[in-house]
Amino acid sequence: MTVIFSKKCEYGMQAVLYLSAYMEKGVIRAEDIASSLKVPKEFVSKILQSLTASGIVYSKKGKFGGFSIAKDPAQIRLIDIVAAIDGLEMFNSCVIGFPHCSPETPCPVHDKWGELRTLAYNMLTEETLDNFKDKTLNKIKTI
Amino acid sequence: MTVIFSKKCEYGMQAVLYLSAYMEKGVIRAEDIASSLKVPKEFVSKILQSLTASGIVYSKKGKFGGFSIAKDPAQIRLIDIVAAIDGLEMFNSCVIGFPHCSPETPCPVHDKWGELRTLAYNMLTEETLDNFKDKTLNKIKTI
DNA sequence: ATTTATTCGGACAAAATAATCTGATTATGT
DNA sequence: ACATAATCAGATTATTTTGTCCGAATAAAT
Repeated sequence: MTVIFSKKCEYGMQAVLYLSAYMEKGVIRAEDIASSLKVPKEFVSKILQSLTASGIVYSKKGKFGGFSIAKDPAQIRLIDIVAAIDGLEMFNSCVIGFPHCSPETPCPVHDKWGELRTLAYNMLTEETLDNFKDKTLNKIKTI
Repeated sequence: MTVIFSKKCEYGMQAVLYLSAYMEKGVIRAEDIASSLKVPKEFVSKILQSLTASGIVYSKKGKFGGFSIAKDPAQIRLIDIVAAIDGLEMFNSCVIGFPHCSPETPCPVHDKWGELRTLAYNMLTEETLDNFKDKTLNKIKTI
């Protein structure tokens, strides 16, 4: 069962939180990120490649290459990572799968779910990566 | 992208809402449910079979058989359907996939997400099928 | 230049989820 | 008894998601 984000998106978030927590280290190898987070190396590497294309992550090729955060963590919102990987469709489509669910033709749970979805969207939009450095460092120790 | 529930669970919810809205019709054929909801017949039939095993749905076999709600819609909460199909794990596991995420070893977004998850859980627990009859009937017309 | 160590890109494989098919069983009406 | 029409159960297929592999390009150090 997916909680809400795809695995790609989960790993992507983890990796980006990791990179922003270790910004001062410069570029970090995919292998190190993967082993710290205990996620599949090739997979997280692929995800970081796509985040590089999105401009969220910077990559340096060749020996002593690796990945780092591409801009100030205070400028990167959680929603940006979701948008880059899973897209924002989940904030528009019906939670129980009814077609063309809208204020005009709402599904039975449209209003109740709509409130929660808005809260989730707002949270992801308000929170930027710099808010999580300490918490990320603490969590990584326990993995 | 899954919004939050699996397709199975989405179709299951739709079908159960449908059955509770048309309670007075007695048993309804899988084929009629599927064509009204525009979902795959065999698939929704399978889902209704499993909900029958869970005691949420009643089934009558043979000619003039079909499915109906097994008990008073006021006694069936949305969370019961989620629990029967997808399970409740999503309300316990980390939203960004970190292992053993708990109050002692929280992931970076543990608190923020936890609040939202509790709101969602409470909503699904408070709402029972009888609350949705009119809304379901209206929505079905538009499909 | 050559060696080494990395990202990158594409193809491939495995697993999970979604959907279909087929046949057996059950119940109803004639 | 028989024909009909439905659920039910299991096997199978299709699609999507997740994960792996390999070779090319890149960059640093010797």
